Amino acid sequence: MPELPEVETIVRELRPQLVDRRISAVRMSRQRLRKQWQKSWERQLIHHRVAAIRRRGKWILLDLDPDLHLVIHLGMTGQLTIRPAQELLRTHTHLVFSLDGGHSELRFRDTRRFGSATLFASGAELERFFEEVELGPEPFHLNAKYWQQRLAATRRCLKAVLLDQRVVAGVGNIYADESLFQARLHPARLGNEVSATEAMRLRRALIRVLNRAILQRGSSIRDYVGGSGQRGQYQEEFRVYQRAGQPCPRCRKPIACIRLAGRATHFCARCQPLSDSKNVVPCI
DNA sequence: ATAGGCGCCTGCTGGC
DNA sequence: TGCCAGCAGGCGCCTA
Repeated sequence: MPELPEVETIVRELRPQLVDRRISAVRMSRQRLRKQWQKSWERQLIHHRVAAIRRRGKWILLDLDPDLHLVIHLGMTGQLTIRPAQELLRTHTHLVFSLDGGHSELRFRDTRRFGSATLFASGAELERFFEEVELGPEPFHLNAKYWQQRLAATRRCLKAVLLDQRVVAGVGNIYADESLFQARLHPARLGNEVSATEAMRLRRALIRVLNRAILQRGSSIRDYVGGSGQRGQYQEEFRVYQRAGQPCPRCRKPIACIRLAGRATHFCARCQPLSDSKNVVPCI
């Protein structure tokens, strides 16, 4: 499931292969993605040069000359890779962008089709889109005051706040759990009941975990591969995620798994204490 | 404001 | 071995 570190890895790996190249053809599958791909976008893209590829939260942005913006979200199972044109198309490949010589292709593959690809005809349209979805700041640019205020202003639990893309962009289930463990904060703690010190601890942990995961080129649980089709390594460093019942790496108490904010949530009940007892539904 | 539920979607897993 | 329910979860939408 691509979250910020996976998307960042893909963007970094695609950049040298994609920038300065022109799209010479576009093909699509019959199956629709989360947002319907418009046939007219294909004509708009052809002959245009990729000026830059960047990431915003979990979104991948391809900026094309003069002012076209292809915005891709990988959902749960999306893959974006450059492959030689002669390589057989794998099942669930939904979009294929031929690159200038026609020898290679940018391919968007998504088994479960929770992903999307959209074209914006100007930078203004692109900006409007991010305003509409109210995408929050990048974790690395989380202003201390902003972060404290967002936490203080909500009675939602920390897990739910971390997953909210409007508060902070790019965090998904894996890195929410890993950051809360690193910060020694129980995922069910309420935003407005967290001290300023604890809020800063969480911010620091989040940044540390994300940076480490980027260094390891993301986590490959099943589908995820980087822009060159290579798997990530961070799953080897999971402290709590998907480790229910296994000993806590810090205190040896078995890792717990509960359902929170509609998600499986992993933590150590000893290292991440919850002062007041709460009704939490065990899972597994 | 916030929680919870559903639907989208496929592949894998566990129980029988 | 086969079948099927249940689960995984990002996101948008709806209702309470």
